[in-house]
Amino acid sequence: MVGIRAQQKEKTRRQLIDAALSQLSAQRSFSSLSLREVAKEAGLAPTSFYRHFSDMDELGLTLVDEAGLTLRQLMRQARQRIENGGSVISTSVATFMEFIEDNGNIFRLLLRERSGTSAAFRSAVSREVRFFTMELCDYLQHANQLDAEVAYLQANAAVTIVFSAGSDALDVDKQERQQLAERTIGQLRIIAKGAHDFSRRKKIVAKKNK
Amino acid sequence: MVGIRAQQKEKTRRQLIDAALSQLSAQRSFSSLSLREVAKEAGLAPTSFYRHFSDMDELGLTLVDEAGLTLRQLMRQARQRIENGGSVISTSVATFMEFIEDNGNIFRLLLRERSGTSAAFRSAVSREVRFFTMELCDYLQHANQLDAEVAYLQANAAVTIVFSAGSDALDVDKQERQQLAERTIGQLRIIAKGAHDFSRRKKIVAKKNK
DNA sequence: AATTTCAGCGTACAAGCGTACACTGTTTTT
DNA sequence: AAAAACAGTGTACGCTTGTACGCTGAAATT
Repeated sequence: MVGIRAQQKEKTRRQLIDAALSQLSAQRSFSSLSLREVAKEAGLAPTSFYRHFSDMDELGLTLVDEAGLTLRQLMRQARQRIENGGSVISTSVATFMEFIEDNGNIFRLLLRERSGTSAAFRSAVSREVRFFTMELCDYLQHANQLDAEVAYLQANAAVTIVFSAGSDALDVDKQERQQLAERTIGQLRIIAKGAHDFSRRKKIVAKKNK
Repeated sequence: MVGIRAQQKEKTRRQLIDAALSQLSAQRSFSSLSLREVAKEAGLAPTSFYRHFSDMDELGLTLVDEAGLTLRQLMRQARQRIENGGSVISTSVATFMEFIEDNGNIFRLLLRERSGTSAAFRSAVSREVRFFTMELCDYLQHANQLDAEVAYLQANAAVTIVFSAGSDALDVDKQERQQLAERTIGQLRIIAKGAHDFSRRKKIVAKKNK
């Protein structure tokens, strides 16, 4: 049984989260949002904010979690599309670009807080990115039978490249975004090629020393 | 002849710039600085700020320019060290890591404003990064005789990787920074290897079609 | 049915903000 | 020598900010 009261509280909390998200934009960062603005947008008195979060920081961390969740959904979606055929690299990039288009403000939040002033935010974001990287690393190691260390280098580099392309994509129109996607695909292929070679060479050396 | 007045004014302007820079830290972003704080740190009355900048934004753009300058000096320094012998990749990474250590706050400024809320800031930063990339691109194309397009892909990827490593390095102690540097070197080697292969293959295809 | 809990409200306050305005004293121009 | 320019000051203003405090009415507990 979920009391009618707890239910209403949850709903209001959601309103606060959505209010904050809806105020984010290219021109407005989370850190520039005031408690009062968010409360107002949610249709609440400023002081009611405290019934749900002790702080704007606490709300912010919730948003980062939410963003991480969205990111993980994205990965699942990409994997799905890959299973249904199509190049791993171009499918992943296309999926990511769609994510940027649909969730620009959430992605902005991650980008900004990654280098923001709050250590808690920074580590929350980097945790999410680490998740992302590790899943890719496992995939690469398994699917391409790469050396573990090389697989990690590749995964980390790939995620960095893709995130950076995503960041560039935020400021750009649809056509340029297409070019950006192609550039990114080219870079990921270069990295894949290089990683493959390095991994092979490493294995040969390891065999010799047996 | 530079009047004693203009001279004094320049000095005060410098004080404002330095005051702003000195207040930047891991915990403090430029956008969270107030005009009054900066003026106070510079030993000025708040309203005197306007004699030098119309806006905090104008001061901020000046800081970004300054940071770009420092970055370009860095490149020159790296080239110098490479000419005096040593691997291009590891020397560049070492130089960059030293830059991070000595100019953490300037680098933070670039990172933050790159995804910040001001379009002017964003484009100023991306201009500096583009410079950086183009110089590297020319170098790669010339030194390794790469295909122009591949050279650009490599240069862009390398800069992205190095900046991202720099960003990670900000939050980390000396020992971890060393590991980070090694990881980055490994990634740059992978990229160089892949780019070399792609470039060769492209040239062969081009020859066939003659 | 009586009592307790608690989400949300309204008022109030001190602090910090950007900046308008009138001023001063020195340097520069005339 | 007189006049103008101007870097820097101090005061004052209207706003926005976070949050302390006491209240209210409905839901939950007893």
